[in-house]
Amino acid sequence: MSGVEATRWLDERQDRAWRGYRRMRRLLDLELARELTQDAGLSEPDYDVLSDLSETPQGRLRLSELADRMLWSRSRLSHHLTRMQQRGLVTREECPDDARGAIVVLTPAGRNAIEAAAPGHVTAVRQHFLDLLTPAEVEALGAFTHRVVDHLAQSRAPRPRRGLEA
Amino acid sequence: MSGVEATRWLDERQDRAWRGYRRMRRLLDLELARELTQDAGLSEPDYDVLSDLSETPQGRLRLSELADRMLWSRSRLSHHLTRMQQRGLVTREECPDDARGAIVVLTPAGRNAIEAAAPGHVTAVRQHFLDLLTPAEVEALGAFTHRVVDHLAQSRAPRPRRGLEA
DNA sequence: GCCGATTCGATGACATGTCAACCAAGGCGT
DNA sequence: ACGCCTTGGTTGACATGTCATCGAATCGGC
Repeated sequence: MSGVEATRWLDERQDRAWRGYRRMRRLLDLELARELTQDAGLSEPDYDVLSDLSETPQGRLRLSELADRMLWSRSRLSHHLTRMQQRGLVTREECPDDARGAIVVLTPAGRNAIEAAAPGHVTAVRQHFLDLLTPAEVEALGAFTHRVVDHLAQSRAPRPRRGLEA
Repeated sequence: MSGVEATRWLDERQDRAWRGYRRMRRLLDLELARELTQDAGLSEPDYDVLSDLSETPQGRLRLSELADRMLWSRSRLSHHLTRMQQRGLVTREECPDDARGAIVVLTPAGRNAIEAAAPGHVTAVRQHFLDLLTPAEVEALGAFTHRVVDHLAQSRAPRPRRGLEA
């Protein structure tokens, strides 16, 4: 690591892309969250939890498995589940295989909530985002986001030792 | 949600793009935040505040002006500035034109912090994101993000004041 | 089997963000 | 000048996320 090399700043095109990305991120988040809470009484994290759960055949997942899929810390998930449990959206069950484990289970109310919320949410995602892109842009978005994800996963995952949680 | 129309779900390409977008978002955030705090002792919000301030000629901005640029609520900015002020990164001054107003001023320490942090941060943004995209993809990203931002800004801005719209 | 190291999940303390209420000051019609 | 409404910013209560730590259970080498 020689420390003196001149920083390569962003050129005009990159700067435009980076600023646009962050601004879109923020505005899109605000709008999607606003519509979700208003129409369905769910926050985005709520929606994501329910969505991931409902995609499994039984509506049940090991807590750690769910945390990994969502890229959440176990701690965050545990706290959030406690709140969702108090609202009756999910419950916890003991894990038969592993007495340490816990299983998150979608309640009927939780299933109702996600099924009621999903159509509006998908519509909003289209309306405010995907439908504004050309098919080629959607294709490109899918391509480069996955490329970036793979790259980031590689610099994180191959360390069985420490450094998964930062 | 109007009547009974069938929801248009995402097709395979859109689903891939949407999932990729959200996953990239999350991983990129984690990594950039991790490097920022480790190398420069700043959070992303810290960096953004300092960055916006340092882009003004005097390193000073009206609080409401800064909040608008960052798409933050005044409340959030006020809280965050209080914390940054305690760390000596910014100060507040009274506004001469408008006795209600407050001006945020970058301190020398704050200027130091952003100048020390910027090269590493920009390098990280390149390394984990922009440099993984082709020039055409960067161009497309700039294009569609700004399109989406404009669209969202339009559905937000028309805040009916006094309900007297023509 | 035993013991140390690791994993799972929960928890408490703390940092951060949101929301509504508030005060002080400006804008404006009369 | 007088109200009345709006605006700028702060504040406190509360929701959410992070971090360090803990106890219990599992794993693995011996």
